[in-house]
Amino acid sequence: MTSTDGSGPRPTKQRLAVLEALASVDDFRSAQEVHEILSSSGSPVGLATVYRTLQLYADQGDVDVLRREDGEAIYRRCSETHHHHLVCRSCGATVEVEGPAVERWTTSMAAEHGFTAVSHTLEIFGTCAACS
Amino acid sequence: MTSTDGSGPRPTKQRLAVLEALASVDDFRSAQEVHEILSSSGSPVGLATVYRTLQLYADQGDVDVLRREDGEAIYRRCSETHHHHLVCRSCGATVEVEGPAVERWTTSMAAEHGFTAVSHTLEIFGTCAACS
DNA sequence: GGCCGTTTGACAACCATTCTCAACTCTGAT
DNA sequence: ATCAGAGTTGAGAATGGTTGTCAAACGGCC
Repeated sequence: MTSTDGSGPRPTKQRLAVLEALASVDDFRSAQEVHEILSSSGSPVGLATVYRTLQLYADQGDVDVLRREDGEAIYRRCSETHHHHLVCRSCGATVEVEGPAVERWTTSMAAEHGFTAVSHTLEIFGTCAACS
Repeated sequence: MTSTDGSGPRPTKQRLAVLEALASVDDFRSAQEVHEILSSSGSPVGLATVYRTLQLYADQGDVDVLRREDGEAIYRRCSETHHHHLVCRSCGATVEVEGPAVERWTTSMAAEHGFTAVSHTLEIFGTCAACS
């Protein structure tokens, strides 16, 4: 796994390009979309590499992953603290929100039922002020 | 289509079989799993039909749909009141939980940012006591 | 019984994602 | 600089869930 051996993953050209592409938009994008962005911006990166890179950074917590309603995975570069998203159904605008109370609630709820290794997903969808 | 024309979908043998299969387990099951349950219980139903049926009832709100972490859609016959799920990653055991505080939090958070027509998803995944 | 719209099921098509593997690229040591 | 070896890449194939196709089967209804 090469997890904590000091060397860590190499910041290659391709990986930086993927991060940069994600940074250049501030919405959630699918791997396919990131791949297109890269192709049309003159620094094409193989699709498999895009997937690997997104997964890599997602595992490290450097990008957030969530699922569209049709199941496609979408990625976004986010702040490091744990948070959730308020997403506009119409234009895709995203607001990061924090809810310590929610974190506490999920944790205690899980503990109460004997669950361990707990993770949770919480997303809020709606229509933003500009779109309504 | 055929939404409110009085006739509605026909309660065919296959559709009832799908609902029954879902009722016979009280976990979330994927379409593929439902298909297997039906096959091995002596009332085989085509895979495409299982998908269509689950979608049909999901649209009607008779079954809940959510996504596993790998994106696969899973279905369950649920109580009608709004609630969330605590799901075991390993065996699929499910606990329905309610959290009025969470409902209030999401609502106020959305309002604060001018979002309307709000919905939300909240699922907790973990390893249950029996599986850990 | 026969007509007609609905439903079914076997199979192909789709599409996101992962796998394979040979070629390539860093990094560190000689 | 050169070499070796581990890490990384990319093209294409393989995988697997899901949806589309379409002819055959079914269920009411006259």
